[in-house]
Amino acid sequence: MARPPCCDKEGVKKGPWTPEEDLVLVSYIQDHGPGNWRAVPTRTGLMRCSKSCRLRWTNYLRPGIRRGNFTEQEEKLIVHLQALLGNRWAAIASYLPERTDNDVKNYWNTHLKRKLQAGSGDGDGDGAAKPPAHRPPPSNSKGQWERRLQTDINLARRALREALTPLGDLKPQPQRDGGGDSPASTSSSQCSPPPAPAAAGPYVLTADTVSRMLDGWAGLNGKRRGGAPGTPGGAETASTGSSSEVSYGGGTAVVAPAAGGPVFEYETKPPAAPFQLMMPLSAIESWLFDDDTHFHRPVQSASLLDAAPMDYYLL
DNA sequence: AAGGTGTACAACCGCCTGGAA
DNA sequence: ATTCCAGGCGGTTGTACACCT
Repeated sequence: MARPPCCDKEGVKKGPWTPEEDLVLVSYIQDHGPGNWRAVPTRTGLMRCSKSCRLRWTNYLRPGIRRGNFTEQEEKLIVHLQALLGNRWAAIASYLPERTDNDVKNYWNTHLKRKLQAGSGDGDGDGAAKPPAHRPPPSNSKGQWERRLQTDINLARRALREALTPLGDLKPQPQRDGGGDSPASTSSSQCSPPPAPAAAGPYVLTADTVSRMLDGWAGLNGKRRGGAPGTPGGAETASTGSSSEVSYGGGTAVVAPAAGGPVFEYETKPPAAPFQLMMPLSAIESWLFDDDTHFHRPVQSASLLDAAPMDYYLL
């Protein structure tokens, strides 16, 4: 049967969100937490589709999102993960918790694809390393698919490690994969999802970021501090830790840091550490380095960063 | 200076999936 | 076992801004 639209087409507002709408949404989520999106429009009075609310939150308002330029490391990571996983933007973005899948996707489409095209002379208009073997054919058995997924995971780990290692001296690279990766695996990791990287929860929630956002918007009682949003702001990004930006139709409101404690009431545990490449990356590290014995098909010695995308298709 | 073109990114659309009833 | 629903995902579009001629 035809699925009914997620919300009434009549009376549903579309297009760019206004600061007021954002404020209402953030305020609601502060009180109730994200989720139950269907109820959000009715409870908040927003004339928006529930999906639109969720998207606005996850792609833009959610705390912990870093906006602005991608770093070289992030870029490399995206390129390699795309080569490994295909256009599974959500999966790729999970390795970049400060980035949304939409951001990653957009960045790929606008920057990286073109870049790779230019680099490879690929004229197929796609430029993306196609992941021919990474989509499970419909006929694939579950076991096959799981094995493939596990291989994806292992390769992604390696790509991530390669991409991150130059950034900081993480750990001496264990020589576990010196061509001799035994498929021997611990029972816990075989065919199981990878441990979530640091802060790879449903969303990266840091009280500080939310506080900043809300504080900058003059709080939840509808009083907006000072100027209208859209005031052109500085070039700082949230990653500086000193301000957050929220832009509206080209304008940018610089949100001041908050004094604050936890803003979200449901935040009962310490927020996952924001994924910052300058940070120790302990969870990722442990994931990468402690469980690196499961490469069934290691990419031979060549660094993934130097390898052509096709080198990944060894499956 | 004005118009055209390209770029970046927010947002929408439709399909898919997992879980609850 | 089946149906329904909410949420998630990837593809695509719309629009504002930047750059070029």
